[in-house]
Amino acid sequence: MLGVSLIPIRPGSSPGSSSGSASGAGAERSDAARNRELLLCAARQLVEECGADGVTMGKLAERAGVGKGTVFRRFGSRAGLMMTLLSDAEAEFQGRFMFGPPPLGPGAPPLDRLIAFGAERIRYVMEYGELARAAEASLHNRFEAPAAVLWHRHIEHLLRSASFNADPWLMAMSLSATLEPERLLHAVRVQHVSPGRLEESWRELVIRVVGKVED
Amino acid sequence: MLGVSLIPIRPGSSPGSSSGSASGAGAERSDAARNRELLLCAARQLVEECGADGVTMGKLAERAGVGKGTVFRRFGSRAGLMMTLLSDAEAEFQGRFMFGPPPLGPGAPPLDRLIAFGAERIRYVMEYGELARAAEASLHNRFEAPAAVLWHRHIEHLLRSASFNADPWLMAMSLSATLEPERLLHAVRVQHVSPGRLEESWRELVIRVVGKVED
DNA sequence: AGACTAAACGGACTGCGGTCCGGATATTAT
DNA sequence: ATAATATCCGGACCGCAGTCCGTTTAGTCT
Repeated sequence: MLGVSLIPIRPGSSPGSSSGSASGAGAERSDAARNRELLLCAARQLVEECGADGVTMGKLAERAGVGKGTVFRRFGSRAGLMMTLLSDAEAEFQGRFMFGPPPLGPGAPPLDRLIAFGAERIRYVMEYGELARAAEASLHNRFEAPAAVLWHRHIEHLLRSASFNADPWLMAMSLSATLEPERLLHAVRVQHVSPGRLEESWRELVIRVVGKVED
Repeated sequence: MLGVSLIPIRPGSSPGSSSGSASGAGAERSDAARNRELLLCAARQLVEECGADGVTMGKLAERAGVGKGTVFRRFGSRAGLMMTLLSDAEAEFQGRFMFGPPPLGPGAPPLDRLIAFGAERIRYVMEYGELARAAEASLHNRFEAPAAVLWHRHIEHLLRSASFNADPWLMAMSLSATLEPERLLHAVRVQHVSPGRLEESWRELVIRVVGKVED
């Protein structure tokens, strides 16, 4: 289990050889399913050829041999397309920090889990950063995206578990800000900061935030 | 003094009744100056009428009675236009935290200056948030913008002054992230967080970051 | 004044994200 | 098989940011 889309990420992620089309509200039409496959395949090709930033909705439609309208009906927007491309990796990451083994998953002290969460997130961004950035960019409400909300809540929960009592919601917002793909990628690619240094700085940050203050 | 553009923000900010056109590299041509005035005036009108997000380069050109090319030559991009509109407030803010009275300016302990910096920045965003967001949005290198670099360096300097010895550059990046207009505006407008609560959370954050850790 | 040149002008043009709606098609009921 | 219908398809269309280049004009030199 648990690989099956923990949160509703987007329509059209997993091809789903699942035979169960039991959902009452009309199953997917066969041509729609075929086009979804074509589009996802073409999208991955294009990402490999042009990079995430080089993928345009028009090129994707042409490559997949469908109309532009079809692309937008399927993914809603460019950001939606990118999220769909990320959904497998995203679901896997979510599974790991929610149900996986410690120190990332439950069982370890909250501080250790926070440190591990940041480290994993940094590695995630190093691997899928282009897509992640494209998925957030130009999304008017990037903070409302289900995945972002889940991360925020997770951090907030860990803060509370660590007896951080001063506005955990806002502190989780600050910590989330530190882990944004845009910023991390800039640090690494433009400022030539090593991922290891990012992880170390994250560790320093959360230790100081969670640790008791001396009065 | 010190109101005169502490850092090179953009061409075409202050009308400059300054008679000193001593700069060797060719002074501004009269028609260019006239158009700059027209454009800035029209831009402020449009911002008032449509809000910052409702201002398009085409509308601005039409309103000012100039060609679209002229708008882009003057401001470079939409983000450049927004920065120009912000430049006065920005320069004033810079003057305050660099040379103004404590606790924001020099003279106060670094921690107090950090707290004051965040508080002032939050108030700034509450007032000019629309413009600030528009100035950063869609700017591929928002982190390279002169103003952003200056804030970063200022925070980094205060961290060092407060004897924060573990990677002040990256910690300044994290703290800057907390103060981004996009995030702050979302917290206030969507999540209904009060500015005062933002300031308090910022205070909590910097106190914990700068304060000594207990081992 | 008149010629010369560098700068500024303006609007047509491109490429993009996103929308719309008339037409095609898969599915279901008869 | 045929008809009915909900869904899906496609590409023309829109508004926008940003570019390009032929034309105009301000400042200067003689």
